Amino acid sequence: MTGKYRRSKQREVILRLLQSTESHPTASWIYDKLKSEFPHLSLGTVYRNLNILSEQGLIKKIDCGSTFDRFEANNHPHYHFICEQCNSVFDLKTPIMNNLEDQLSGLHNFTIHSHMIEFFGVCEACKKQ
Amino acid sequence: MTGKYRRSKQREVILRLLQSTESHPTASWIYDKLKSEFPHLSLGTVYRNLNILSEQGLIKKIDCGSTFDRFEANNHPHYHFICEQCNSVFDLKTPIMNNLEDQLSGLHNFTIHSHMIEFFGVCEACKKQ
DNA sequence: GTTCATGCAAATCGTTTGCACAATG
DNA sequence: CATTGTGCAAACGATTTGCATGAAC
Repeated sequence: MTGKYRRSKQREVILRLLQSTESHPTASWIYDKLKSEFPHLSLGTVYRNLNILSEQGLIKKIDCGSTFDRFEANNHPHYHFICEQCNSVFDLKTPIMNNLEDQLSGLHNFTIHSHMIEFFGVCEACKKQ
Repeated sequence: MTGKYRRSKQREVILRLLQSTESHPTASWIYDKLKSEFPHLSLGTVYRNLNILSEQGLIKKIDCGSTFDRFEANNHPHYHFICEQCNSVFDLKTPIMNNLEDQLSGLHNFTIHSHMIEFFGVCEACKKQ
């Protein structure tokens, strides 16, 4: 695909799975989902491929305060909302605020490459309980 | 201090150490720093106390994309800048934007409690190399 | 004197890695 | 056929935990 790597059935399926979901899966969720299709799949392979896909820029690792990583294939820049009760992660539609970075550049002597915003609270489903 | 917990020399010293630094220490950095004063200190004790202090709201656990947690005793709400080269964490002076949360409430059906912003780039010291 | 905190070591959990074999180009 | 990806199991690093002893109240 991007050269350097050979194609592998497993990597393709992992990517397709990530592209087909709005949830922000963990490695072991992916592993469980693919167990039926690849009975001999190993978690190591899932992690290896998630890292390769990340490196290729096809997916992103999102680090949401938990002990484990989550992954997404949504390439549009966006912010996240994390439900404090069910720990679900949602993509937000709020526009990206690039002006934040310019604003900061004036205040400090940093070179800023990117920024990340995460909102925390209770999601709609959890509120209804 | 807040009741429920007894006072312990170790916990007090860990808190004072965190309050006296602008760096955002890891558990093992704290452990190393206190080794001379408490030759028998154990990492388990450091972790236990960091969790208690966190629960008491005296310090905050900050999860900066690394594999390990960092801690800070800075109680003023603030955002972070993380240097991609040396991994240092800096507290920012930019004002907190509470309007972001109101703005979002209009767009989604979430109840928002808080938000976090992290900026990534290169710090002043690393630029000079 | 009862209860909580400590030190120590073992356990846990998510992730990575070494190796022999299978799949890719 | 040369090389990369796989499955498996062992290794890893950060954090947590069980237990017997020591400190706090």
